[in-house]
Amino acid sequence: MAVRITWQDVYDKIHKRILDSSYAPGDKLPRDEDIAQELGCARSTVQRAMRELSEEGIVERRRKGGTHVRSYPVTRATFDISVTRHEVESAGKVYSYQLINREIAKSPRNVMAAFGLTAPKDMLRIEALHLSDRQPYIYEDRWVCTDTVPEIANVDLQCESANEWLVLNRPYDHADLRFYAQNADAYHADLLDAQLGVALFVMERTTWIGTAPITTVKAVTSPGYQLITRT
Amino acid sequence: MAVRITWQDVYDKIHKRILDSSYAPGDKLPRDEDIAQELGCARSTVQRAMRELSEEGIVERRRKGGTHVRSYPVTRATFDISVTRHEVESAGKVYSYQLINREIAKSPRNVMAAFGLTAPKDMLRIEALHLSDRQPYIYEDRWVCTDTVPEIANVDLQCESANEWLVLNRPYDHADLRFYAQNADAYHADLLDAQLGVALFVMERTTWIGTAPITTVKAVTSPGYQLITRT
DNA sequence: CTCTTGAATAAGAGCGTACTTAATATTAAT
DNA sequence: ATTAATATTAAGTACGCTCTTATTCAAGAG
Repeated sequence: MAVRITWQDVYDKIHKRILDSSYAPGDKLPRDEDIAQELGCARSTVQRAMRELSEEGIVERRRKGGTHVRSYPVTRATFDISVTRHEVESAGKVYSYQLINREIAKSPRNVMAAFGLTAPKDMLRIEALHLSDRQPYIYEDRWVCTDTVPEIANVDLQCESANEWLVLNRPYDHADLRFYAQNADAYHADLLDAQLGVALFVMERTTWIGTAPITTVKAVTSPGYQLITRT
Repeated sequence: MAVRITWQDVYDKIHKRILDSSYAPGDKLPRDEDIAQELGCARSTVQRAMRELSEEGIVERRRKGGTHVRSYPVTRATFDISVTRHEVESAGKVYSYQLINREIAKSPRNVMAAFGLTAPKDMLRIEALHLSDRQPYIYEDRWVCTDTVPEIANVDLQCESANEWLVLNRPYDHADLRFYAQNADAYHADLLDAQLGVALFVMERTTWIGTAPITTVKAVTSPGYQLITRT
């Protein structure tokens, strides 16, 4: 019996037609059913392939409207941010960690903004340094909402980083991420063993569970850090 | 008749159990079939939900191994990089564009590295400035592989940016993206109307079709630029 | 000549069944 | 005891059918 057509086969065929411009940006593709008939498979198989193409931002699908090649293609990239320790270790380096500071303090304006608060609040602030092969790697300045995560008060953050504890113990609903560049001030330069004024890559992440804020962290990377994504 | 259970219902139920730690990181979930029975739907409905959870990096699935909550959860974020003009316009600003330079030149070392070439090659280099409300927004330094894209020689890049022309006319297979920070040198400072030495956020993107390189572009953003992603 | 209403359309989703595949566990053979 | 063959398991995929839903288009009402 002839080998069955898989949804990947359908994906490849349609993708190829888009790549060789048989279907150009903006063009309308045949209905799923017609493609199914042409390729000799079920409609659901075509749908599976089409969903993939759609999720990758290659085509756009609308009910009744049909399927179109995106008129302005996008590069859709996905990246994972996990525990810093893993990032270091999977690069084959030795990870270590230093707790710099831990205090209860009123949230400053930038933290309020990240959480969308209107009034300052007492929160737990944790400053820590992640090292890769004994070299400074990432300095993290974290604020944890103790209303939402009271248990963190009892955690020994000398041995377990807040990063790791939160990831394991506080699942979140949604997150806000932002990336930008910042000049090293005296404080960062000292901690990261970098020159004053050097450009540093910064990642900010704020997480919530429902509407309750969990934590916001500003991760300042050491000079030369690159965030890399392959598609 | 009772409303049918949708795959989103299943998704929500399982997701909620993960969020409230009924299933903690590392835990094994029941088989799809058992979940289907419990919730009163077909296995395929559970599978649809599970695939979503899996694609979002919340659970991991292995044949025979079953489904587990990721032992180290990740923040999986997706972002689209499209035509700079759209980015500006969808922020409600006026877009404009200036061609700074266009030349045929031997590819320098960093471009060779991006493409994985061992010997320099003649390529088309295009320098251009994207403006938002008449203010410098992104400076792009682009190298186009004329072996792969000979037609670009005949394009009038004064009116149409290479960015846009390539996106519309040269579909690509896969791309390499990297983000980092860089201090403004005299050249960038001048073009972007920025202070010398200020930290600039840089995005590099290299695209291929099959194994044939298409283009590599270094987009240097003006001070204060942030890449934002919501999950 | 708009605006509303209703039919038509194409994608989205659900179900049940059957078969495939990768990974693990068990058993047999060395 | 170690390895190789085999069975078992749970996810992955395919199919055909039915029904739902968002959109569009066209006809009819104001």
